[in-house]
Amino acid sequence: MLTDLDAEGSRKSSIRKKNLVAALRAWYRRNRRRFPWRETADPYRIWVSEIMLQQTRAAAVEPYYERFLRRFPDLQALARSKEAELLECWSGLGYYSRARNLRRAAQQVNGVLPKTYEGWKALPGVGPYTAAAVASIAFGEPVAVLDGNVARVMARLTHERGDVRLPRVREELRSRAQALLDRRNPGEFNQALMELGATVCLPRNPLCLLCPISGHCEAFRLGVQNQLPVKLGGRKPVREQIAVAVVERNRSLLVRQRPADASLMPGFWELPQDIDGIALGPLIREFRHSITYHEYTIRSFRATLRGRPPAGFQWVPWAKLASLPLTTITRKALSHWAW
DNA sequence: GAGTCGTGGTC
DNA sequence: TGACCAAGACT
Repeated sequence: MLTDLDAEGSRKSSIRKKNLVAALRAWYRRNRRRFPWRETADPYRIWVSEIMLQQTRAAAVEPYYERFLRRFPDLQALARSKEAELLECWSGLGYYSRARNLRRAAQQVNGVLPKTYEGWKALPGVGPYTAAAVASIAFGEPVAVLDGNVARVMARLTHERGDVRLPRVREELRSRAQALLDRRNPGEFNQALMELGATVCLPRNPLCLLCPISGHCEAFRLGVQNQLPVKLGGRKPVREQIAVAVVERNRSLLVRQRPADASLMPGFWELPQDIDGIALGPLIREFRHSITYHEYTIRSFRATLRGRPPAGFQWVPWAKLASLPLTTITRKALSHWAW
């Protein structure tokens, strides 16, 4: 008796899953946005796109992706690259350890990219999300991804009230996505769920009337879609003041390269900040720049140098600056400079 | 587990 | 406008 009930419940649940998957797939095929990384089956290109897309919007990635692939069209080109050349290409995209890990991985694989989740997961810069994304999209491995989009969709779909920042809750959501996964089209299923999160199941004011699976959504049924997902704990921003010096001599500017072991933007070039021996002149302008939870107010000054450049600093001609990886603060400071 | 890493879009 | 947050990973 109990067995019959279980079997009956299981059968209905299976039908519901098929309906959901079919509706999601049909919606995705009709409504997906066109991106260059969706027009290729090349694992190298898919890998590069997934690294760039980490914590970065697709619209921001697109121009970088095209430029990156022109400069490093295949695994060999990337493995041969100079780190400075790579950083210059990545400059402005953020999270620069991604670029260094990408290059390290390219050198480490010895010409052959992995084909499985476990293989990908072993590479530097490739965590659970990226390993699942590449393995499913490029190789058809039936493994569900869990990114911010999928976490939000699954939390609403299953009315999950736990804090989605907690690893335990995230693993539960990933497990539910895995149970739902279309094993015949895992890559497409994963992308469909992410696309739904990115364009319909929005963080605030989700467009439930346009959602192909709202009929399966517990949060929608209960009318609590705006209360989910639960995210606790936020940092309060820290405000800081920075003065940068624009020291010009013979059509060159005084800059330094940040140390290779700096935790923040190693290898990037920047203007001097509060250095002995540099006399600040008139204020050029003031602007703001945020790095994670730091909110900087930056004042740029015309300045003059007494004697030789301080340790680490050198004169670089304007014409050469453009081909160096500059910190964004430096780019912003110089963007209003008379070149 | 908590902190850290960039930048730009969105409301 | 300020808070949120995006196809996360690493320490």
